[in-house]
Amino acid sequence: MRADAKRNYDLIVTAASEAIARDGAYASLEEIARSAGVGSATLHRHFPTRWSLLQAVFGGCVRNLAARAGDLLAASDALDALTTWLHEVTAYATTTRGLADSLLNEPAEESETCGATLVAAGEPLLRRAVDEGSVRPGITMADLMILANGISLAAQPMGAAKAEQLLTLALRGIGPAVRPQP
Amino acid sequence: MRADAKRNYDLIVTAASEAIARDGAYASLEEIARSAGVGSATLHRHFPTRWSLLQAVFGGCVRNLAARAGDLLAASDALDALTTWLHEVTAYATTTRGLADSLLNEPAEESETCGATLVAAGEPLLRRAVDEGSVRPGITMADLMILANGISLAAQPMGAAKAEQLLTLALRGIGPAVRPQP
DNA sequence: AAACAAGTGGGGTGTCCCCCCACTTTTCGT
DNA sequence: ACGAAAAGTGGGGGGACACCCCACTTGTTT
Repeated sequence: MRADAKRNYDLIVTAASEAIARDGAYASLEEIARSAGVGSATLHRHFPTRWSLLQAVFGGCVRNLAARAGDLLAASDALDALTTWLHEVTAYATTTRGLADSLLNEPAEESETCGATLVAAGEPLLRRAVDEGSVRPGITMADLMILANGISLAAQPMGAAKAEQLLTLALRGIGPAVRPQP
Repeated sequence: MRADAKRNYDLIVTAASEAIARDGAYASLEEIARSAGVGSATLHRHFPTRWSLLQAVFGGCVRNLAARAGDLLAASDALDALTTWLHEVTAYATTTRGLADSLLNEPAEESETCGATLVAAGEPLLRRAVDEGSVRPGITMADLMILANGISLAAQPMGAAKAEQLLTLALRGIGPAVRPQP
């Protein structure tokens, strides 16, 4: 890639980060180009679709979360590691404007999407918890991601605290407290 | 209201129902006006915001669901009645294009919103299940609605079956099957 | 039947996404 | 070091949209 192309690429991603943090995933692409100091055609050449731009903006966050999943594999309690990670994902998706929309609406056909990365990163955590017997088998990480995502999206207006509470609720179920078994 | 005003109002709602069923909650307002045979200004005068139109379109469905909640109050098993109703709401919101978006994005400040109607309708079902002891106290119907809504929204691309499965998961929790207690 | 209020739609403005095309900048072989 | 090919750029136009103003039409009322 040519030097100036990379320079513009970075300028666009930086400007997009700010605009999306302010206006959400549907921030105006023209305004992003304007504040990056490039023509709208340039933005459109680097990022043919809105989601390719969102992917570039959120790629870093997603990689961080994936790495965090790797770290948590070393924790002693598998169930706790899984729920901790899901809470972190939910908190991030709720707090970071546009992330939840981005994860939900990205075209499902492509591989290398943010959602697929997160699912792949969380899979070992889930498998470990299932092996341990603390999570019922038959549950897939894709299911849990959709759940966490949906909660993030629906609870976004209420703030991260509500999202976390709802995630806790969904992971526990609505039934009465179960007495710890011998 | 004048006779022709009501006539146009109905024409617009009918056209909007079709357009939204086809294109989702963000269907073009101009095209709705065009296919209703009225000017865009007329549409905009009857429905100042997109959500006021969505409310008119989905008001019937919402009232049906609310009535269904009333019927289920007569069921013998309170927990079953609650979960059945939540499943019906989820199925409806997942199947009917635009409903989930509409419920989620409607301005929270107004009363008489579709979401508020559903919450109010479900409240007795929840209270009965809590009194019965089959649902842990501290859970509000608003929480459950957000949950059901989020699931509908996030699972929409995968279809109603996936949404129902995820709702079951969320109501049960992820833990291993609990042996029926004496 | 006539006057008044309520309702209507065409057209204008500003914004947005997307694309084409003439021009500029970087890179690389000599 | 230099000039040509290749890669990149941005201005501007087309099409669609939401929203609003205003002269005109239509229904209602006494």
